[in-house]
Amino acid sequence: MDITSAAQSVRFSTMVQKLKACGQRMTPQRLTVLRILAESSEHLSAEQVYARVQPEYPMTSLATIYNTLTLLRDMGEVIEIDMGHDGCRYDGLHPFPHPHVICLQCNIITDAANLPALDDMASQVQQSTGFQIINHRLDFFGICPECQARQNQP
Amino acid sequence: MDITSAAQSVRFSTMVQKLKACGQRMTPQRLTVLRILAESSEHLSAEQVYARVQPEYPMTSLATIYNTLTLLRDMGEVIEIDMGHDGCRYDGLHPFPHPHVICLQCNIITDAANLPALDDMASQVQQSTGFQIINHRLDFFGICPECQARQNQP
DNA sequence: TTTACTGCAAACGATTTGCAGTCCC
DNA sequence: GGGACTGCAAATCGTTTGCAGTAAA
Repeated sequence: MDITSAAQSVRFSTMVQKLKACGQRMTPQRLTVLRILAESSEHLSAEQVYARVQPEYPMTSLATIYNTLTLLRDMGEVIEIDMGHDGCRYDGLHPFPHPHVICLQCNIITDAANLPALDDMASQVQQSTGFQIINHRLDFFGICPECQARQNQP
Repeated sequence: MDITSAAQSVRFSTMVQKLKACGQRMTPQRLTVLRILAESSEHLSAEQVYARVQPEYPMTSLATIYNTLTLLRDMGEVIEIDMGHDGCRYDGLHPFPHPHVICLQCNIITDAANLPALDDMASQVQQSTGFQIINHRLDFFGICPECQARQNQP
């Protein structure tokens, strides 16, 4: 088992534990969603999660996917990345605020290395505005290497 | 004329110029929207802009408000702040990326002082991901001073 | 057995769109 | 006069909800 799949396995167990601890029931649909979230380092949409659940539980409905995603989001086990006019993407592997890099052309989302300066910024903002800062989002928008290459040789 | 209203006046003229330069027509509805955007340092929703246009041009439709906001956004004369489940807010006074502080309780949006470190972050991310960075958004979420006070003495 | 969870389909709500009429330029 | 802009209402689309049936505990 390599480092990546170990991390995925940990995430899966953590999510299961967290749900159980909150008295939530474990259904096969939920377990499948949890596994898919823990397995994929991409940032899936609800529809994409739905598509991946289908082969295993074809009767699963989209509403259930949303239920589970909302549940996990509210427990802090999944990060919701709002793409505005293009719905939301979900990150179950790194369920804490971290910067994303989003391609304006193909909409791919990549994780950026965590920038320690952000914490300083938060306390700076807290001081200057009087807000009690709880959370943040930092997203960079641009063109991914693949789309850049595609532009240069169409 | 104080500094604030001077800045507002400049923003209004700039937006008018920009639209004209792009061959856009100036209608009373549009001018009203431009003025409202240039006047208000709050971060209005489309519906709020609509409400403020009503007294002057009661026949104006919401679709026209959206038209104008989208036009300005695409020209880079207005910043769109995506609130996810709560629609969008628009900032016509500071039409460049800058950090916002958003209250999770009353949804008020405040501008945070610009953080120069952000530019360093952008080039850092550009280097490590290969993305060509064009834009960014940095939003802090928390509780505003008013809501904090309200919690302590209900 | 209990009641939380599920599937289905209808509802929702912010935004967009189609179209006929209007009015800037 | 011509074509961009407007108002209206209907359409869109991701997400939520109501409800009756199902199954986890």
